[in-house]
Amino acid sequence: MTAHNDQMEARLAKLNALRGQGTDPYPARAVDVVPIPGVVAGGESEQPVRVAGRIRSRREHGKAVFAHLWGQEATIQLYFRKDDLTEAAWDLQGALDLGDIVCVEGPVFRTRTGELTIAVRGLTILCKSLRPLPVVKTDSAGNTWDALADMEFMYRHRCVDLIANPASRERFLARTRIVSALRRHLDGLGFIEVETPVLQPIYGGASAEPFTTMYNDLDERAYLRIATELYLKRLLVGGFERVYEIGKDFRNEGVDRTHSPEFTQLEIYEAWADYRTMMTRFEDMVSAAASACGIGSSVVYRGHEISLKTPFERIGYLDSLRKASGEDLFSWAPGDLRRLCDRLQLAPGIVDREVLLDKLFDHFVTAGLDQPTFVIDYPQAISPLAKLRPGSSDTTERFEVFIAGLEMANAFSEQNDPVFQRKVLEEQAGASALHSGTVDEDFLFALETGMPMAGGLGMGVDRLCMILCDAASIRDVILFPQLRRLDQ
RNA sequence: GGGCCGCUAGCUCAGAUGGUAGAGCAUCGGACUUUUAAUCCGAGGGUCGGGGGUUCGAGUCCCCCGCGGCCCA
Repeated sequence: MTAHNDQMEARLAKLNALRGQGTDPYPARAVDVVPIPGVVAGGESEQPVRVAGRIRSRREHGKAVFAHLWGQEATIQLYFRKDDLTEAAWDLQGALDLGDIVCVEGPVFRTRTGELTIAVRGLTILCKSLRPLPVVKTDSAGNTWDALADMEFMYRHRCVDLIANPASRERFLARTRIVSALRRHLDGLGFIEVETPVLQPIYGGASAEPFTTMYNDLDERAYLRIATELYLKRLLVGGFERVYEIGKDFRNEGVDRTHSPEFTQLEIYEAWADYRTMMTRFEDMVSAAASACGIGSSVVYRGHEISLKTPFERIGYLDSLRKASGEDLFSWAPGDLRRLCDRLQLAPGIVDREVLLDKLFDHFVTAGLDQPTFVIDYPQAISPLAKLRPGSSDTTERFEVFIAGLEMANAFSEQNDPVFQRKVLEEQAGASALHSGTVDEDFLFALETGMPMAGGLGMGVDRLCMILCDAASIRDVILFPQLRRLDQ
């Protein structure tokens, strides 16, 4: 390989020198090491310990050298003393670069300044690092210097971000805790976790533009799923009464602070339940996820304190729209709605009354929903898979829940009337480019077989992580966010 | 899609009014056997995001493009 700069050149030269001396810079055999946190907890020890990790700092003092070794989520200081090492080990030590991965062995003592330190007697290189790492320095008062600040670099080289930014590392560990907590919570309620197809011949379960791909062997077009809904409901028919799936959905739409084309959604379906059950499920899942992050009854998100005390507030879709807009928009003619949207520069090109109303709803109501709020009873026209409210012909048992202005979840009492569902899906297939234009006959087959009454809920896992981790952008809670490629 | 901001050494950043690039850390060489933002002496390192233009001369001014951020849609 070719060096891109003087630092890589120096490292390559050291790598070649190691090989020249017969030292393998990338050995294969496992090393028998103990975790660094245990060493730190164990204190001073005459008995030598053996640990492995990455060299993060180095201070040369002539015939003594100090370094910090980072591994297993902890750091310990190393002390290399010429008199304590073989000539070969001392030379190897001298050729170490920041970022190299090594195994060291020696007794544990405290330095004059009280820092627990391994007095290195044996040293093995486990992996030579060829790229210079950002060198972040921190003093005893906690001030840091030269912290990696280039967002693009962090997104494109997450491995370096995770090494250099403890905050980033913490955020992703928190995400893992959140997802685990959601699983644990649902498992505890007797839900079973399942997996449904990512590649689908007909996409459905939401209104969104899909990614399209090709199944070569079948010579058929395929779509990446936009939701798991229609498959999970088949499982309700099949007799699994509490099911959930955590997985990636794909929507071929705009990318912004709160939208990623590839995002993680949790969907749960529960027989014998309805949308009110789902409100409780949602509240409890948020509480479980929060407490897994050490968060109690409130969290600060972007400077706003958000109360997580349950029950969350509930407001009616139509009422809140009326209140926020000061108009009874629901009685307006489509043309008037279109003109209002023009004035507000909203939803260009759209003429469909219900979609316009929904855009106006986003504009007038959603943005203001700072505290967790269930918006309930959505119009049937924008809720094709939800059940009508008893006694209503045009509103459904559906809610969306918002926190800090972000849509966090969408849920309903699931439509299980196969005749009604067929009618709605057929109308929709004919009317909108956002739907596949094909009715999912196998889904209707399932409904015709008979699906128990059920509540269902879809939750944006990335967004929940944003709130609980105080992340400004969805990219900050996705390890490898989608970015434009740089070459070509 | 629109507006604003950013892109200079491996990292973090300076570079008024145009005069062929600087600092700290990192790197390389030297000194130093309990340091910790180690210290001290010395050195190297840049297609200033890319391409055009204006100019005797462009990191700097103008235009186009790329990538990213923030805000709006």
